[in-house]
Amino acid sequence: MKPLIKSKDSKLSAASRAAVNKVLDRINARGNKKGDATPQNSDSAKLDKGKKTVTDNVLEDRECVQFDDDDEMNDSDWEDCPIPTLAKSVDDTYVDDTRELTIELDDLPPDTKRQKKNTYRATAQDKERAELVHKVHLLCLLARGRIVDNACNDPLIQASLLSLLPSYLTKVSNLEKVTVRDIAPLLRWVRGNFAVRCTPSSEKSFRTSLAFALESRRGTPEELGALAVALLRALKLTTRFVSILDVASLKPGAEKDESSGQNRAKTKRGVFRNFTLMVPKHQAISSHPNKSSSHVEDKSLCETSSESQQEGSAQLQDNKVNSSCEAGTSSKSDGARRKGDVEFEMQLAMAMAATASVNNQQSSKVTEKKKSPQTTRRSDGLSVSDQVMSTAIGSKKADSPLCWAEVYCNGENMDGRWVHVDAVNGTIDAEQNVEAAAAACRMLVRYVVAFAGGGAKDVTRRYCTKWHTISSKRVSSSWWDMVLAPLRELEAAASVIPLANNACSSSSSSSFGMRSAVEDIELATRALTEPLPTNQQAYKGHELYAIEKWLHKNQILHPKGPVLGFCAGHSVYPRTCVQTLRTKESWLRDGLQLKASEVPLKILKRNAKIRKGKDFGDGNKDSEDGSSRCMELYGRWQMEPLCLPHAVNGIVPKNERGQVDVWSEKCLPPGTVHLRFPRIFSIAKRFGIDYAPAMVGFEYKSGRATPVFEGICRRTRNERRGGEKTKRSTSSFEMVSASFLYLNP
DNA sequence: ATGATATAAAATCCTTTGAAGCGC
DNA sequence: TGCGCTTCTTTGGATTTTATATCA
Repeated sequence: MKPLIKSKDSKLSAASRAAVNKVLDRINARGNKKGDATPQNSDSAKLDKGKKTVTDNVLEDRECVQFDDDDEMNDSDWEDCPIPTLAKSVDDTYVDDTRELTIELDDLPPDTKRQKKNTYRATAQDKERAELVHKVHLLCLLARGRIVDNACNDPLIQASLLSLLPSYLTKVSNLEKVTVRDIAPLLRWVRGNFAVRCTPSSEKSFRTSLAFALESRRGTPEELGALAVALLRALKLTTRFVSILDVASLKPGAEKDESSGQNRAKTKRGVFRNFTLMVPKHQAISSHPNKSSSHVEDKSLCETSSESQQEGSAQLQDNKVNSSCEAGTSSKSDGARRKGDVEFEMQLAMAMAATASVNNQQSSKVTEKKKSPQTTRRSDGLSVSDQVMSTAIGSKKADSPLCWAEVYCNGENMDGRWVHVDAVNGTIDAEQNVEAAAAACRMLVRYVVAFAGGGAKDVTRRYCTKWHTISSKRVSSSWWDMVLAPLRELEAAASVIPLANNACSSSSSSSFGMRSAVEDIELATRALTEPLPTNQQAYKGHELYAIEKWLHKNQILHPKGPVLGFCAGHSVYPRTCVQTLRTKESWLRDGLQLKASEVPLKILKRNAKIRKGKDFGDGNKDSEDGSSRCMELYGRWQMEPLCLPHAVNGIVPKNERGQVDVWSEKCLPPGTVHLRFPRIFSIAKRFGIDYAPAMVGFEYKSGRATPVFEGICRRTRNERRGGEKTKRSTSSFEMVSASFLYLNP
């Protein structure tokens, strides 16, 4: 933004006057700074000082002024030019004189595009705030998950569920080997006896609302998920409550889209709020309470939920949805239509079309989806794809947490595995569909957490097929691991208890101890077997794969192979082949030195930094500097442990500056020690002991690097002097220095 | 709709060892 | 005269990251 100064008579607002004052301040400051030898100089400087306060007062309301970064404003925005009239105007009537001026802020500077776009870039502060919100939200959702998990363990609820369960379904608790096939009838029973109602009950605690849901046979998706978990646990199946933690974005600005979506949702609150994830059952249940899930497929097309958070709109919505099923979009009078309604209707129509097409191709698709042997085992009539697609009808962002159960089926695979059991959507062992279901709810699968025994475990890997797309949207793994560490222990311990009464309890202690580890391996394996991305940019920060195109300047492929595949003509290498090169000096800080006869792998031209006043006289010096200032980069494998000269006869080996660079303890010459006492220089000198100042780094002050010294390096007490240890002298030295410091703080 | 590319802004990295004046 | 202390100085360019626009 470049201010234009015009001597035009006009009315000035307080803000623009303040701006003018600032400008004049600046101009005058610069005029004085330039050192013009006019006799006014000193006077104007004085006046400047006085005026400054006036200006600052005027500027108190900074938000009105465009120069709020004035002090840091880059001088390069200004051209040096003599402004005699302004210089003369610097006197006591200064403020009045500014009336002669007007500041016109250029509306359309050269980069008009960006101005028009009104783009906003997040600052570091925004990012920090977003990260904090993200973390806090994560913690809250973790706590929520633990509450739900705890309620699932409630003996009363479990007992009630068992009492409702037909006796032929209870035999699963006596099975030695539990398989997916054994779980399916239970799931059918839950779906046949409980309906989704998305109005949260007015109960305060989750446990009481869960009991209420059990009593009324209707509950929110979360409650139904929890009831399913409670039932499975009551049947002594090792069961976790699993939930997608749909946290606020880690990145600032990402809320922009979400919030716009939310705003949209708000504008048509009465519409969207009436849909839910679950294919509704309550009408069918009321008429066919024991309807088998095989009918679900037939019904899924036209079934929608009639939940409503706002009382009174449920009936309206039911009518609307039902008619929508028949006639697609227009069911509402145009007079009452809002933009959001139209959007919704379009979306609904699209979803219906998609659902219909899916249903047409259903049989073929389902067979295609049977990739895993586990899927083929599913013979219970529960379908996956139609259910998942049907969620698109009610796609909405808010208040529809995806949650399900994970049951440990020891009859699956060789030693058992965790099986996805979604009572709300009526799917079982369909973990590969979670991502699509979440996408239908405009939800990203960033965190999937399994809760048990008051603990929690991150099982995102099981449900996320493209880790690289979400890894940057997750909080730093160190923080997340730290948070989860204690919860993981609880979760692992909890997985043991429910099966302790099972027939295989004899081997329980060992197998349960292994279970968590086996799952870890399973999840890690998934992490390592992610398919190659198809677009180049995905390789930019991919954890597993890399292409040479996206390597940094200081990176290299070593070894250059194996080639795992190709993407748009680029060879894909394992990320483990990417090595970061560093300069000799940089390696030195890690206590490594270059092996003999190693040549630099890369030579980067470093910008020849010309220091003011140093190189002006000699043009050649610049070019010489430029050529000599190259960064020679080496790989880790070209390095060996640092081998410094040993301290001999009490003499500390020093560098050419007579000091020791102590980047880390590894950089200390053997036989020396780093003493960090203050003022130890003079003490050592007084004792006549050989030492070297220890430089621990650089400090950047006034654009110059100045070495930072901290204490000294001197020989260790065990350093040999002519074959004799010098313990006595050293210890006495340390003692005396300590007492010296004590007496002279 | 998707991906490649260009562009721009903000953040981050890299830099890596005074000089002059004054008093004692 | 030499030493020790204080004061003054107050970068900046390259690269990376990230978001957005545009085009194919």
